Amino acid sequence: MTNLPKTYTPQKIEGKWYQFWQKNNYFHAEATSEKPPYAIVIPPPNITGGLHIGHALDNTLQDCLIRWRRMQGYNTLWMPGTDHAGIMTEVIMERRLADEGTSRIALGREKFIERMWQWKEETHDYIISQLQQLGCSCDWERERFTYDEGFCEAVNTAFVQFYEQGLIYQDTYMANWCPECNTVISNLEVEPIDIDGNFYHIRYPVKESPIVLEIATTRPETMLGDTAVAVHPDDERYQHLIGKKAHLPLCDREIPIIADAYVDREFGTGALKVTPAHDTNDYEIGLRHNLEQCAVFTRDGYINENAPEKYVGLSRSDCRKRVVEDLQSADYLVKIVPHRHAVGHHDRCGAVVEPTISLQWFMNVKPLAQRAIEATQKGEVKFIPERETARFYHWMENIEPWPVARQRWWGHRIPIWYCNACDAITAAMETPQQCECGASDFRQEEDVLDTWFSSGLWPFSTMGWPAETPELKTFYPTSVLVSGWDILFFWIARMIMLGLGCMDEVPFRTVYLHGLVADEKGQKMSKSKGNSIDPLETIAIYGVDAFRFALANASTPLPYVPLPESQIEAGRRFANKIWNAARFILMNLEKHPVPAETDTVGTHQEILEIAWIRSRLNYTIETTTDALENFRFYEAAQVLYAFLWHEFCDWYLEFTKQRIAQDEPEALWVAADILEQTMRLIHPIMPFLSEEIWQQLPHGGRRNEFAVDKSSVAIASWPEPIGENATAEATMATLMEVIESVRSIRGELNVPMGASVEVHIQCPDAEIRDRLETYLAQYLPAFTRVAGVIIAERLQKPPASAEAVIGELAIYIPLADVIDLDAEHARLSKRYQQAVKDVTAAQKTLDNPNFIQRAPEKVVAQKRAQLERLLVEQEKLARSIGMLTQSAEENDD
RNA sequence: GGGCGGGUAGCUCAGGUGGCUAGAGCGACAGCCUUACAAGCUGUAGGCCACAGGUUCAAGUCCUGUCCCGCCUACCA
Repeated sequence: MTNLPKTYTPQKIEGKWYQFWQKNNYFHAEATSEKPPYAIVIPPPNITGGLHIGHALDNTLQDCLIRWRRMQGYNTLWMPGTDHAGIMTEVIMERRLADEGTSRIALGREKFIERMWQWKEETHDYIISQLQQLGCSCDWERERFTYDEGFCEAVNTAFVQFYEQGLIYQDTYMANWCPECNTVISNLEVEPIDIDGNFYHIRYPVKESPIVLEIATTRPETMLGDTAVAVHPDDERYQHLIGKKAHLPLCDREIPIIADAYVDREFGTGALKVTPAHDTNDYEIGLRHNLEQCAVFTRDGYINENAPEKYVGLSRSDCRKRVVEDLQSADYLVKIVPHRHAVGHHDRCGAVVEPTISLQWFMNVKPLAQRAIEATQKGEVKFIPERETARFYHWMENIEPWPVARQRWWGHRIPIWYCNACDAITAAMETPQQCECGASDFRQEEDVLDTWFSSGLWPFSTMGWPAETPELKTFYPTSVLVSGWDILFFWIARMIMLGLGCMDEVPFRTVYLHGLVADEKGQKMSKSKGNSIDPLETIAIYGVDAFRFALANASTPLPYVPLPESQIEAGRRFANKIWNAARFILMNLEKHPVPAETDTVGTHQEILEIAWIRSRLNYTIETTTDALENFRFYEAAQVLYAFLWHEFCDWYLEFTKQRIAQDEPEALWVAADILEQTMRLIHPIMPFLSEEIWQQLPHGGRRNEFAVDKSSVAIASWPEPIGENATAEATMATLMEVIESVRSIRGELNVPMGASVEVHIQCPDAEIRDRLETYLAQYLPAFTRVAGVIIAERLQKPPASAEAVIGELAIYIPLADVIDLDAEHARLSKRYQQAVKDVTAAQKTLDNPNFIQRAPEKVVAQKRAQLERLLVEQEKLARSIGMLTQSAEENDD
């Protein structure tokens, strides 16, 4: 007896098959091969912790593509790895150190980095095991880390190259500064959050004049660093004040009143306080007017000595309170008006970002952005969904210099060397030997590079760049990049630019951007919101395949894809359904084994259900392939679900039961064949279950034309279309309709199971009758629990019978004792009303001469046939209702 | 302020280039332990496809406008 348990228990098989695949090296890609290449580089997960639901989706979809292409015969490379995630990792580590009562500074750079490496090992191992539990068929021999030795070389090479090209330069400029992390960050890392703040209206007295200027600000504490007041040059209210000086309250300083067109006359009071050291726009104004830059904050966000003594040492928020109090008591404060406005926060630590002037390393990405735009316009890169292309262009066209340095420790130290004697700057892979000035004493730049700089090299650095490797030759540019749309700018755009800069070629041909996983309320799942699903927990409960199926099924092209628990539950039920279908087939195969040398492929086409299920399988093969080709994973999932459950299980296997009972096991052998092919189709989505079943299905006992390799479904060939059979599909559709009508009557009229009833079928069309006769006689009793079937060209409707109409077919079920005439009347009336509605609609279309004239012939013919059928049905129903009413009246008599 | 996406059954969503009687899953209701599966089987109910115009023989689908919801982006202090 087959030792298959009644319910599917995924935990028992998942580990086993992953080990099997790895042992057989199925996931390894050869650097050179005759097969066409297909490559994906994984978006390397940050080593900041475990994988979340978004990773599960991202990697499931990648694995679907990779497994599918592998079966199609491509030399598939899925390049795995992890990312050192500079600031993020440091933020988390610093919190941890704080819990231990120590800090980054206390440890010192070297010790701190040591701790980071330790932690990296732990989280790395956890992440890899998660990916493996998810079933990811990565080429693990090639795994990389964005901070490993090879990467350091790649990063240094790229940096030096861009420096020499003049694209990377040092400059003093205002950039976003995180006072919490003590580093500069790029504007992408600034998250604007709406805050309920205030407008503080403050009086600035004009020197040697009775006039008092009123300015409005949301950040009163910055007034300590004001170096001007600006008005619009054409503003009549203030024109006469331009060139005069204003008294800066609380500071005992005088600042000039200047004219600058930036000022919006309509906004606030039309007078703007200017703080060039702490506001990006003020900084620009300051440059235009040669204003002093008076910084009043320290790098970590406290008031410094440039402010009046009483404020020194206060935090920014404390200082705001003090300033407002002091303004009020000195009668400088006019009013406070509530004002909601966006405040920039660091996306990694949440601190309020402070625009700060500092000496920084920048990369001028404009030229590369231009090349990226051109490459995209030429079709060298394609974005899916297409709407993302517009977002890409918009960002690329408005790109600004990229501050690439970070004042942190965990990351690639910038390969810049300062001469200790003359301060000359050298960019080099290693410490230079000698400076131009003759000295040989150097110090390396303290700053590290933005993590995105190194991950921007990912698609080629993982393949050995800067060396010219066979891997690069074979796999670059890679085939597709799969990622969430939220990192289009952070990462994908940078990869394209750096790929062009270093490889002179885009890094991938297609970018597939999936949605972000949301809960049932449409909210993005995230740990901080507490609505996220832990992949491992979910897998433990439902099994990987159910989870993967749910993810594939959820991945519609929407920007946020909901993943309610019920969908994962549905995945589990589906897995169980497949399991039991296999169980049924395998159990019966023991009694009816496939004889050696038996060919089940393409045979027995004369049997209706066999021809039909093959035709449906053909449709499934074509649709699944097309869906995967176009990144419509949800469609692949749905079509496989519908085929397996509603066509294969609900119908075909039920027919098979009858065949087996009649000792005709051929249908069973075909079932095994259909299931074998379907397991191949579903393998990219449900790798473990499909392998478990595929392994048990017969391949050796008969000729199998499709499976080139019989050792694993993971390397079996992808099914090819096997041809459709429209006649079989049409005949089967009618057969199904008859069966469903009889079932419906039984259900609606509450005919008890025990009641023995007969079915009389009138079928005037000889050809249809001929095609259906045997099958109806054979299957109707078993499918609908009726005692007997009569089929004739013409027959009388038996008295007190229920009726259904399918085109020309009439189905009568005599129910002399059990029929509820009122119920039957209601049932028929409802169908009649529907028929009238449909007839009217069809009639209206056909009455339109323009329709006949202009619509394609095929559509007109279809409409005519439809109307004809509907008219027959309508007429039959009308007659039956009439008869019913008549007999009811007779009963009354 | 600009731009994008969405509004279809109680809920979550499908419905590429207009053309079957608008579908699925979940949920609801009714009946079934039918020898693979109760994580199952059978049946039923439920939709002015947001609204208003327009194009067309034909609109859930294309165009215009309006109203909601979400997101991305922007220097209005």
